[in-house]
Amino acid sequence: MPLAENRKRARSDAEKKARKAAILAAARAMIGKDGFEGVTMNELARRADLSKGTLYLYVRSKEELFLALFENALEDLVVRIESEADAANLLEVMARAPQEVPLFLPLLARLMSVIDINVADEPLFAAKRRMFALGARVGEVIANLTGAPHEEARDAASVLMLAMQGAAQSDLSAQRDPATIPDDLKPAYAAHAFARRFPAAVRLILGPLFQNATAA
Amino acid sequence: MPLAENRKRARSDAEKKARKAAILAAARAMIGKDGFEGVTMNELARRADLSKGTLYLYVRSKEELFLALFENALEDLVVRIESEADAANLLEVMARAPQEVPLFLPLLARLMSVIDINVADEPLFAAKRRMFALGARVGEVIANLTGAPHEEARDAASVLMLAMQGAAQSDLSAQRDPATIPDDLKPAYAAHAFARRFPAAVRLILGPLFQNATAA
DNA sequence: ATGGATAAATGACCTTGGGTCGGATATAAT
DNA sequence: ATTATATCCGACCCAAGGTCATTTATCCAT
Repeated sequence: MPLAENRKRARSDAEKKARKAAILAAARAMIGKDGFEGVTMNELARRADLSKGTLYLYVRSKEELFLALFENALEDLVVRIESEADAANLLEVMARAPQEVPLFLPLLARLMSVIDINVADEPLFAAKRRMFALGARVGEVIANLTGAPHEEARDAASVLMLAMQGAAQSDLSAQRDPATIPDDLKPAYAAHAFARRFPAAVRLILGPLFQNATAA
Repeated sequence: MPLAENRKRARSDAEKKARKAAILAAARAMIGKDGFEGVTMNELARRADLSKGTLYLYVRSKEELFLALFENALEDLVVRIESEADAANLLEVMARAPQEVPLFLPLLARLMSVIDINVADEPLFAAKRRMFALGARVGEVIANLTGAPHEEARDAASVLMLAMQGAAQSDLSAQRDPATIPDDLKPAYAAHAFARRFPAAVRLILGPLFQNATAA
């Protein structure tokens, strides 16, 4: 429901924002229903009730669309971590939250290898600035809750991000329909799931920060 | 130089293997010259001196081609680690070797999100088996050189692989021409280089294994 | 040497899908 | 009402991955 009853065009900024939001919502719905590979700009325009030409008035490219979805998801994740984590449950929250924000992991896994080449410079740089800021906020949380020195906490946060990116990619293959996997590979595929691999990374990377805090 | 002087067709298995090797070599050359995005199957056929139809007799899809390149690179990496690493330089070798095997990092960064959807089942499963085996060999090296308990070493190796995948992705954006990066983002881009991020991960993840070995 | 039989090689062709553009028209301004 | 503006539309363009009927190099039996 992007526009009011009798209106056929978005002229005010508010209406335009609503259109863009409707497009993002339609994209999310398509991804949920047909998976990422099922998302085409033709079909997305149809689902969002606009023509392809109009779609491209609101989104400069397919990757820019996905980037917008990812930014939203990342923001959700950071807010969630900030609000849920405390000194007692930090490891558990860090391991769980990424899976619980819809689309965060599949977007993280797919996006980084394409945005730099398919997104125009200015929107890309703007997005990077926002994303770096969000990353820094996670670093803050880790530093505050572990009590570790800031530099050490920042290093650990950086390494944790690497592991998260890797785990997100790893998770992609684990999503395959088990019925199509040969028996001997089933355990290996299952072991690639984010939920199976990432918690160990969190423990290994963040665990030592707690001890070092008391030592220092 | 895939075939002998007066021969125009590959009939023996040896000749076919030579053709395939020539195709892979041409692909590597193209990647080196024009980057990954510059590789098209049309151009690759031209460079390898065959028609497109013939190219597809030797390679089932573009992704299968890249997968073959990646397997070669991964094998190189593992052999390199096995032969160079000792108890004294393990961390340094693990941090350095991935960058020194040509194409390993950019392939690792790009491949995982597409092979599961664009490679036929049988070649994919065969490749996964070989890749899992190679991964296990790295785990062995880590276990042997650190003296850590096997389970602990395997967990650490697994987490290190995640970080490596993440760092490979991270490195992609760092490859951007610095001249096109706004000043305020230059430090952030530079900090995403593999060489800047991965060594810390190696230290954090593998370092503790040495201490635990004496403790246990 | 000769004549099929086999299968490697070819390139025109197909399909898909991201992205564009000039004309049509809803909305706002006067 | 008239005009100006900018949204909207969808037919169109093009790149690129992948296919297939046909051609022909090579092999082998005679």
